[in-house]
Amino acid sequence: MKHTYEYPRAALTVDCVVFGFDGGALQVLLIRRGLAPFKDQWALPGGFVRVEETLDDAARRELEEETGLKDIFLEQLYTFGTVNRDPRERVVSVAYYALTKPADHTTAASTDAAEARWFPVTDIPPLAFDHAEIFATALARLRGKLTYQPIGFELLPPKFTLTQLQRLYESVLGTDIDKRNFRKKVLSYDLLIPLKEQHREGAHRPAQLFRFDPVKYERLKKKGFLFEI
Amino acid sequence: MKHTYEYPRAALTVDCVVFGFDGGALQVLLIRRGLAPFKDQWALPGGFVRVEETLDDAARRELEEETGLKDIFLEQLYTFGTVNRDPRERVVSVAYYALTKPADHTTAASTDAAEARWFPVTDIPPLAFDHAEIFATALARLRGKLTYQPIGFELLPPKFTLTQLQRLYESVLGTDIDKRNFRKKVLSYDLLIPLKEQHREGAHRPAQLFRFDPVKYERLKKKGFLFEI
DNA sequence: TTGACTTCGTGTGATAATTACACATTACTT
DNA sequence: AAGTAATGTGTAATTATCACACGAAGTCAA
Repeated sequence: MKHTYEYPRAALTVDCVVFGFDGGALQVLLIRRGLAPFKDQWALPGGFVRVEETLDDAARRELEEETGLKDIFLEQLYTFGTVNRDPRERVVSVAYYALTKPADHTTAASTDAAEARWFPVTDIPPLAFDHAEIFATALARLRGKLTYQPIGFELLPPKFTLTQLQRLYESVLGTDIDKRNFRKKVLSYDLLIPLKEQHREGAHRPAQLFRFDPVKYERLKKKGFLFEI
Repeated sequence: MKHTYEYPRAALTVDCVVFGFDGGALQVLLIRRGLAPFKDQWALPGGFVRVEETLDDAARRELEEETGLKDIFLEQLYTFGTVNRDPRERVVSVAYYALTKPADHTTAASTDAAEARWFPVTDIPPLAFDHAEIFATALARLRGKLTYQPIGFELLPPKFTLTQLQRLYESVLGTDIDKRNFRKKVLSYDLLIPLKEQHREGAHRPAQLFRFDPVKYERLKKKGFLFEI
């Protein structure tokens, strides 16, 4: 108790909305709170920002501590700062959203978080604090962003089929997409590299595997390119 | 000096990037700092967030205190939180961007700000702190947003001509736009109401005045409408 | 080995959106 | 009355979007 200031200060936290795609439905990673307030309720992973770390660093640190996830796509979303969002005291939270392949997830429950679990975004439990609002903001951002930036690849394994990519777009956007038009469009950008491998599964024709070409994308982006679906 | 916490806390500020359009070029409103650090340098208007006000409230309050502007379009931009962005101590700043008609600006220099002035965005002086980065982020956001949301009207007087609107789009986007195609497009949305008045100025044919119809826009927005130019 | 089954992979024509482009109109000025 | 300057308007060519159906390639079981 030795940090004293002339004026009262808000506490600063980060919260992360982690999206994953399991091939069928879009998922979000929640933790069950191990401490009060909202003990035993589901919440977004997050925690206090330390005074010697950047906001991005804090988000990455908390994410790893509470869920074991690291080195994943992470982007600032919005800062939530209404006065009574935390019952204890004034807390301002910088929210992030993250994208990952569920395979990356080496489930780690830890200190503050009793349990971490994936939930389909269409069916999430009541959340602590104003986390439902943060989650809704993140989902809206993901939907918006997916249609003009190729961030969807962060949700897929490095090698994927066009059908998997289409399923991803369909479950994030909540719409059906025509297979032929979808393929025509994504291939027209020339950002997907067909691999020599095929993906075989089940009693049917195997599917061509592709990978995303981030180098080509960076080149295109500099010329003001938009990835629209 | 009576506010004591168990862990050190960052100070929280808001900074505002205020855009205005004078009919010719896009402008940004800067203040000359009256206090150290960076005394007498140009900076974005902003200041500390009080513990009993929301972030939005803080941004509006600081904006009015330092520039006299109130009741203008204001939206959260991004939160800047690198560790050494302020030489005094750890300061995290929630940045906002605002749009206004320069006519609204009843120039008020005040307590913290010795002077407030508009600068063309193409020619701004060196800025205090990391405000150049904040400004660049805001300009990029404005450019992006202008192409899919009708926020440009916030930069124009309530009654405006199509040529004025086109000049605005041209100066924000930095491109030339074809007059006939521009008119066809903006009128096709049916969001502009032609007024009985005309705008006469100079030795030439007067121009039809329009106003924006926000009610119609709200209706369209609910159906997932995008305002693309 | 053959037929049933399942997903993969492909093309075309209709419709809608975007682009490029030029001149008469209307007011003011001298 | 003639000159000047910005307003206001249409069409044709091109490009993008959308709707739509079937053969190909593999597995499995009879």
